[in-house]
Amino acid sequence: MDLVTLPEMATSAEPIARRLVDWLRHAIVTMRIRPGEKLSEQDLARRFGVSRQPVREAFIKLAESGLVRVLPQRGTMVVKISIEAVEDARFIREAIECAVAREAARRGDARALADVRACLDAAGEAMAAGDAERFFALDEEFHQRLAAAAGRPNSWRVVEEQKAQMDRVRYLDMSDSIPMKTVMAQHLAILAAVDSGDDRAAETAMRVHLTEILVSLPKIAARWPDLFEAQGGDVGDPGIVRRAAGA
Amino acid sequence: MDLVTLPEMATSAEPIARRLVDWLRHAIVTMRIRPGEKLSEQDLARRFGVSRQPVREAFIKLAESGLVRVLPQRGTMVVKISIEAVEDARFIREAIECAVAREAARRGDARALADVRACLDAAGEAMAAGDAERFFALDEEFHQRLAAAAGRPNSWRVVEEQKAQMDRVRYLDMSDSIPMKTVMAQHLAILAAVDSGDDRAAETAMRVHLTEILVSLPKIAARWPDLFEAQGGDVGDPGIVRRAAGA
DNA sequence: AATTGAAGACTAGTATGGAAGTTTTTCCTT
DNA sequence: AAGGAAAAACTTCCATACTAGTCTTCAATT
Repeated sequence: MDLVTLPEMATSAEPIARRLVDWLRHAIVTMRIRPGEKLSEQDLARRFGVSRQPVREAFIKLAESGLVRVLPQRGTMVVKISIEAVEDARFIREAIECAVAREAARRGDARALADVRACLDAAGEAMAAGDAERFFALDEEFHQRLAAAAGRPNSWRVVEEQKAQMDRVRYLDMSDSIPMKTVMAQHLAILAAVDSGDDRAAETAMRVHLTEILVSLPKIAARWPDLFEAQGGDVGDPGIVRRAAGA
Repeated sequence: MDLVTLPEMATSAEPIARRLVDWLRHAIVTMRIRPGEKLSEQDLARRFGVSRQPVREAFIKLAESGLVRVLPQRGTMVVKISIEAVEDARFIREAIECAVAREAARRGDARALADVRACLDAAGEAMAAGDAERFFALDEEFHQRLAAAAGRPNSWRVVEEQKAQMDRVRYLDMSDSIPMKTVMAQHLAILAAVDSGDDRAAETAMRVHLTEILVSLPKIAARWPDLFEAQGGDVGDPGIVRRAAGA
């Protein structure tokens, strides 16, 4: 983090800790705070003009999501992107969302599917306007609404958490090429299969869509090596090496 | 909670908050603290001889897991068992674990599968000895080791969290009938399919296993209605009804 | 008797101070 | 100049005090 940054939390009645979580999560996912960067309760508390306690609680929540790592008495840092973690998140997401696609094809009612379609229409406009940020937000909404159409709105909460790991990679990819057209086509294919009630086709279309990241992941990791966890020698927790001294 | 209860946290070097989470989670899942019961930061802090802060942080983590609900300025309570929440958790768990079973069948190496089998052997002994608690612990370990054999050890973390919702139901079921034999047979079927490398059969066996709870769920909900969330009229958050007063 | 309202007892949220521990720096010794 | 020990500057963790909001209770009023 560079300068004094104040989030747009003016008249909100939400607890401070909650707002901090939202702000920090967004900053991390959009790479405004870089992977590996060190955070500090005191520092952030000063920055936002609050006490250390809400900042601490925000750290705890972000640690649960796997976005930061809190090392007692040592410090808190944004975890670097881990290829293994991204692949694991992708695996979990694929498992859940393929099941969602199946369910949506089986019992998605017309009303809910209309919501999904409306989402894709808006995404098409965003793509035409070149508004990548809005397109990405609508991408997320597409998946969320599809889960709702499948009668499993809560499953999105789990997917969302896994998605955070993948989003940073995606954000790096965005600056490189612009695969909006590809994403759009895949979304349309998923919806078409769901609309026709073909559950197997819907699952397959979703699987194809969620496999996409695997082709770009190694390229991106090679391009920004300092943002990624060192591969191969996964030393585990590099800070829990206890010294022999003590007794 | 009834009396003054001190957990077995004597010489541990773990942070207090973490130990509190483990103790509270176990107490909730085993129904020692009943669904709907009210918790209090101050009360628990006094009980354990610690300050409110670690208790508060434990509440935050449990709220993330969906085991308690924190209502600002109103209180914290153990969430009642929700049929919908259990079904959602089951859906997510099925999606992930079926994918795990497939992967395990495809690329599970002999070493990892031997671990799984050893787990089932131990479970067989526990069943013969009538040690239900140990059997349940080994049940959990079976699934965990299968995830490891599939090369997706981290996916177990997600399943574990969903499982918490289901475990309370299972705990009620245990006191009723003893379905250990059924569980054992299903576990053996899963392992057999995985061992033979038949990914589709492994997935199917896992799906059957994880569908089991659906037959007992309505019966259990009817038997202990006060432990379950009121069905049908899901009033949303019964405590966020804002009064009109204010301006 | 029923209703209303104010006071008191709760609740969680936040701020602040200090304790335990780690890492870095600095200065002394060799 | 190089190595090592002490000290200073961090870090998160925990305890305590206080604030703000909610709920209950009980008394006064209608």
